[in-house]
Amino acid sequence: MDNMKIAKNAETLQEISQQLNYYQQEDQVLLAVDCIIFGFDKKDLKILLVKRNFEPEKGRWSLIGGFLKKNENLDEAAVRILYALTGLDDVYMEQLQAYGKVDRDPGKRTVSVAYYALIDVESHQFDGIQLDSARWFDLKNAPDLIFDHGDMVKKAIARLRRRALTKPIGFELLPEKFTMRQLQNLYESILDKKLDKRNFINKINALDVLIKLDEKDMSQSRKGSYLFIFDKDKYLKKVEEDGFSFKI
Amino acid sequence: MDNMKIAKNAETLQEISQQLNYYQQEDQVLLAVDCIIFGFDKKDLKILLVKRNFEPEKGRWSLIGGFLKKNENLDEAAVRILYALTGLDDVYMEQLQAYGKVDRDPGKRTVSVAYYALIDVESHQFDGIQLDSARWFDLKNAPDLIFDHGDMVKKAIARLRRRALTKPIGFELLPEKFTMRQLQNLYESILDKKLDKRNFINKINALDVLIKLDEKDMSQSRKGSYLFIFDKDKYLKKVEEDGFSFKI
DNA sequence: TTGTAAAAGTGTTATTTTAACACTTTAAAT
DNA sequence: ATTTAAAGTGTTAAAATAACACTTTTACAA
Repeated sequence: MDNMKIAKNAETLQEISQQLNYYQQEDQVLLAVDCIIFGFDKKDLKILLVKRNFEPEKGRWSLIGGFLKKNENLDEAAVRILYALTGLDDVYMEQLQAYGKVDRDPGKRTVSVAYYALIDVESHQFDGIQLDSARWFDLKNAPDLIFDHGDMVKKAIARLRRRALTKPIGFELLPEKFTMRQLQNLYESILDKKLDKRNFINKINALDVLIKLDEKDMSQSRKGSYLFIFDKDKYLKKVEEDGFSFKI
Repeated sequence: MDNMKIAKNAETLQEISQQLNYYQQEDQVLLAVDCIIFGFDKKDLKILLVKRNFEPEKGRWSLIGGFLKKNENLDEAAVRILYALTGLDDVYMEQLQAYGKVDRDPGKRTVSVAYYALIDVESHQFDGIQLDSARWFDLKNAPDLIFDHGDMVKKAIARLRRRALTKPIGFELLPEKFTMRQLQNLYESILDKKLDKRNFINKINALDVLIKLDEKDMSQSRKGSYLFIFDKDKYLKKVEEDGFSFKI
């Protein structure tokens, strides 16, 4: 199969041999994909980890991971790995970067590409996590992780922080309907700082991409608080037409 | 060698076999490293490209690339590849991300990790580029590139833009001694927009990380313009002590 | 020697953005 | 009817950013 492709493009025997040489002398490596899965649960930003059940580092906590298959795109591998654990597809995922220290995995030379995913813990209530060794941890007191997974998480948090300030990805972590307070809690968790309620609401309203429902959430107060939904179509139209940009 | 590592960590035969299975069933891939090399030459931001001399896509322009070796770190591979072409080490490099579409390289399944590098074209005046098929192009009218290299360049520009606004990496593209005008030209090239001279200088001066020399550059005007150098030590001290951050 | 040309150098003001701040409303529960 | 606890709501001060124009210098030409 590979040979056929080569033959089709190469024009002389010399070229064929040159091309074969060019690629075939090279080392191959295992390519892993590791996922930082963020979830939000009312108040706190959480991360989904698994307890490793094989050596090396058996018994320690790690990110969810897997290996790239020959015939799948890198992004597809990330989706597959996330799906295998959570049963969820259609999840926001974004690549962070590759990690390629020689000895990062003492088992075998492995380069890993890290992705992060954003999940609404509540509303997806995935029928239990597929792996019984998996657990949500508060970001604040997650355990030490194997290999360079700790670095990956740190990087993922930084990226999430930046993205959430400039793109409407926060909504991926919330139920479809949410209150302003929930949205603010989310941003406070992501940014790890308190925000001023009035300033926050003014900013959000100025963006003009939420729809206020008549419905209220009565769970947090007697008065109840209005529910909103993110108007994705409106957002996309604004971006296209006005060169509008989402900034918190 | 790999087997020895396994045996040392695994405690039972079952574990050994589990671990062998775990890693060995997996596909391996070629791992390429491609470098977006930015240079700055008085007025214009440039990019270093090579004409490919083997199939597939022989004769078309591409980024400088190479393959990861089994016993080197990913970052080391990037440095090696840059050095092989330019003879330069000690160059600012930063990883962008991995590119892993199945068919991105029709020759063989290859995942590529893109890095960008910043070079002062003038002062390093590398004794001719090592590969005679290499050439600097104005960023504005660079040719179409093979595979997904165009995407990589686009991403690199975006990253450079963001970094240059928040970290003192612009100086990597300038000679050690530079004029305010050169610095402004650089930022105008990176950001692709005109800046106000007075506002720019005020901002830079407010950062207070440049040393003004007595020396003048007489090449651009009769009056001459003062040369500056970036005071890296002062910058680092400020970051550490004041939590100062570089913002243009 | 005088005038000219072309870039270098230099602060102030208006505008916009961001941050600080406190009281009223609502409705369930007692 | 009263209490309680969260929801809801605008204005002002401060800071950051953007707009703006004239003077200085010196090599070179007339």
